[in-house]
Amino acid sequence: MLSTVLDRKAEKRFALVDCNNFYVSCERLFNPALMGKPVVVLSNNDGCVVARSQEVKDLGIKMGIPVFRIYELIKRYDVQVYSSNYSLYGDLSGRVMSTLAYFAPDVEIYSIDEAFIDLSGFRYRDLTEYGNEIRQRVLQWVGIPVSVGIAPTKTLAKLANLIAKKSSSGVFDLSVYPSMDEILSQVDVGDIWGIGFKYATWLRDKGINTALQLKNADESLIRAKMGIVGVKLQLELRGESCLAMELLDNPKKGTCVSRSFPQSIDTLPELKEAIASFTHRAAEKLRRQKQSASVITVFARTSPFRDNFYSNSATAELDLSTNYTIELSRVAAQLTESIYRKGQNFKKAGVIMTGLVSEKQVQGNLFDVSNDEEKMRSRNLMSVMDTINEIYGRDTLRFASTGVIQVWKTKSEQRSPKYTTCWQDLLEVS
DNA sequence: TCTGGGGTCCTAGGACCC
DNA sequence: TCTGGGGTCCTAGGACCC
Repeated sequence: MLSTVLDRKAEKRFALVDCNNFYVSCERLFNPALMGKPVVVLSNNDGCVVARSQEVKDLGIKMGIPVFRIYELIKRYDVQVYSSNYSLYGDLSGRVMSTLAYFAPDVEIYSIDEAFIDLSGFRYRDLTEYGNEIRQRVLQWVGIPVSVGIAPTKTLAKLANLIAKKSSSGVFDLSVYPSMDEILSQVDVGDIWGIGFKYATWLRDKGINTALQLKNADESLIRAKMGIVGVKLQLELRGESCLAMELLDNPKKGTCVSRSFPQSIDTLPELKEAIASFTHRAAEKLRRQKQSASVITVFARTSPFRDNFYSNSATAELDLSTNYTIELSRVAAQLTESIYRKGQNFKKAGVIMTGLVSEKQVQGNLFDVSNDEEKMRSRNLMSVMDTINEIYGRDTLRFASTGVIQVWKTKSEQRSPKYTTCWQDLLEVS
């Protein structure tokens, strides 16, 4: 009896497949000369380091550091610098994910470069071997190196992946390792999935420095500070699976488009232009997701790294939810006027759509005066715009309100070609 | 003097993730 | 001089209701 209970507890097996230095690996795939060289990929506006090759990690360059702080190192070690090329990364991500689908029916795409695979049904196989197959197949079919961590819970699989990354084989199955506690005692508490800077600081303050110490820590202490999330985390560390696979593509609860400006903006027309453009992008996203928004928030702020930080936002509720660009833009323009302050140097702004409902469920409003024919015409206009922009490239067709000057436009000076998603950028072999 | 109690809903803010 | 963007979940506390 007891053994069957234990059996059931040990039933689950999760693999976390994580692409190694994903953005850097994407750049290297189309430019093999980058192999073995230090490479970084930068965030929007070429602001911060968001991906690093191993050589760069070895130089001690941290994730998220502003690039201007490491110019010296870049020069000295001839670090290759790239702007983000999201269309390339997104396309390659899709190829990795579809390759993973060959290995198990249940794959949860967790982020652009990570997926959980439910291997519970395969647990009597040698999963280390299976992990190796996964690794080799992705490398062969897509050209991206991945690491595979395997364990009885998602949290432990994340942890196993950290170890896999450091190992030469790139695969680590924690569930067959003789002493899990020994491993946990070597993992810093801040490296656990779900423990960020704030919690890590607090935990260390309480003398909890390792994953093993967190696993064995007083539950009421953890609950008081971290709530139910902390309790589940402890259980997961103990091998009891609390976080299930999320397989349904849940509809989004909010959609946000925001940008930092390369130079700050201080006039109302410029701010309106920027926000108009973000609103257009957000409306496009909503239509792609087949959703409509009923609440719209506009925000703008100055640089948090300067004195006299100023930040403001305004929200409006729509009578009738919509994903029609012109309606959303009209509201966004009014909101922008209400948050603008003369004399402020705005460095970032954005628009957030919430109260999202499925396009089909949009409730009619008694006071809605537009007739069906009008609605049909708006819908057709949007769908024509979306199609043209999809075929001929973003912003082929756009509204005049998004501006002609576009001083706010994102900087991206080191972008590699869109090798896989744009005909003009196809790699040429001669 | 002494001023209910419990439920629900909503929102803002705080934490986290990649 | 130069510091990303887009999400999720949970909780506490206030409003409101009977």
